[in-house]
Amino acid sequence: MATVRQPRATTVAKRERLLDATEELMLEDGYAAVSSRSVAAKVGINAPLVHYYFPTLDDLFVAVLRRRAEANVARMAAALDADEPLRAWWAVASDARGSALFVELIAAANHREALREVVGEYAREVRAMQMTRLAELLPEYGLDPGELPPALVATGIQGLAFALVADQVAGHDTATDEAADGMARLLDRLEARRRDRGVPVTGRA
Amino acid sequence: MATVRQPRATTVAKRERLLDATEELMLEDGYAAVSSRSVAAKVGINAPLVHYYFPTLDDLFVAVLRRRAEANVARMAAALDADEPLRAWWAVASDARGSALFVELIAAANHREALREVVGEYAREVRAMQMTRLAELLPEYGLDPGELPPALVATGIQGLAFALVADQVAGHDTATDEAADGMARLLDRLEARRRDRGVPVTGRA
DNA sequence: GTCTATATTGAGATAGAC
DNA sequence: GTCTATCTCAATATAGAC
Repeated sequence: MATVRQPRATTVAKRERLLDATEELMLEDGYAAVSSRSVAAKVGINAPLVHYYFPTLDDLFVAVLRRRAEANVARMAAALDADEPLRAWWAVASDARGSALFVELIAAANHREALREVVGEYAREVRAMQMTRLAELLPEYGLDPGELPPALVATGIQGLAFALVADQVAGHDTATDEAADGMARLLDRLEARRRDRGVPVTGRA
Repeated sequence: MATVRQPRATTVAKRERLLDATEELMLEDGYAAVSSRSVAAKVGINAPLVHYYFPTLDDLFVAVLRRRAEANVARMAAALDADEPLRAWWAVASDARGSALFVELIAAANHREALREVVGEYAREVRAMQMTRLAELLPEYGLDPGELPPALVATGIQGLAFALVADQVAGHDTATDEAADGMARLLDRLEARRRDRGVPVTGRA
């Protein structure tokens, strides 16, 4: 009887489209370019409707962050359990779109308190996960945790990926190819060393 | 005769004060918090007067960037020529105030073309300087440039410093002490190794 | 759910008096 | 050089019709 609409499904889909549009705006023009108007224009609706889905801009930013961060936590967990953990970790960390977006979110968090708390929350979660696993992994790679503490390695990988991606997307032409190639070959050597040391290829030690 | 004012001196001093205020605003609340009004309020003048010194906000941001970047180029050049080049480089790179400011400027450059060009200009200059010197330095530290290309090392140091400082200033509590201590000890070992290999302490090889 | 209309606030920038 | 006054524009957010 009568045409029964399914508002729930529509709503969820539109929320996702709004989050997609927000991400694109942040990547193209920076977080400051995100406004109810600009987001609305990108998905073809009116500005006030954005406030129906996300009452305040903070809510919108937090939703973008949570969606990205949760996907990232899952990808990082999988990477740390992969056959070649360091190479997999690097692939996750050096994802251009993800890194660029986190840079924007971190910058945005500078003056949006709601965002800052959530960023810190996820930063701690990911870092703890990485450090726990690194404590096991470093000896497998023939590295001494006394010389290269897990926190240093974890921060270094993250930072290197950020710096590399930032230069790449900005087109700064600061020998990013040489750096990227160098990292790829370094990972080749490390993963080979781990294999040679007898770590089973199909699972964790 | 009569009271001859020295407008030039006053002007220069006020320009500096405006740049100082802009930096503080960027560090406290992010680059988006910079407006002619907010800057004016911080130095105790009226908003339109800011436009007298810097016709557009782009001019103001570019001036902030140039002042910082030029100081940074000079500091980096001195560090690369210091007795312990890597340690000195790390000190420059991990300067909290400078790094946090560059993060903001890079984010701001995302949607201010004038800024983006100048950022790229300085990024290339600093990176070229670092890589030239690193090609000489790596062997002195007992590192193989074939295994660790200069571009990778340079990007790594920069990125590590950024990630560390970003977490520190945001208070994310991601084991930053462990990472910082680890880096300090790593530098101890590297500088000791370079000394042991007979590199004169009071000058370059 | 989606719209129009609008209240409110603050931005960048300029004109022109002093 | 520094101010007041103001133009113009766009932002967040809400009210309320449909």
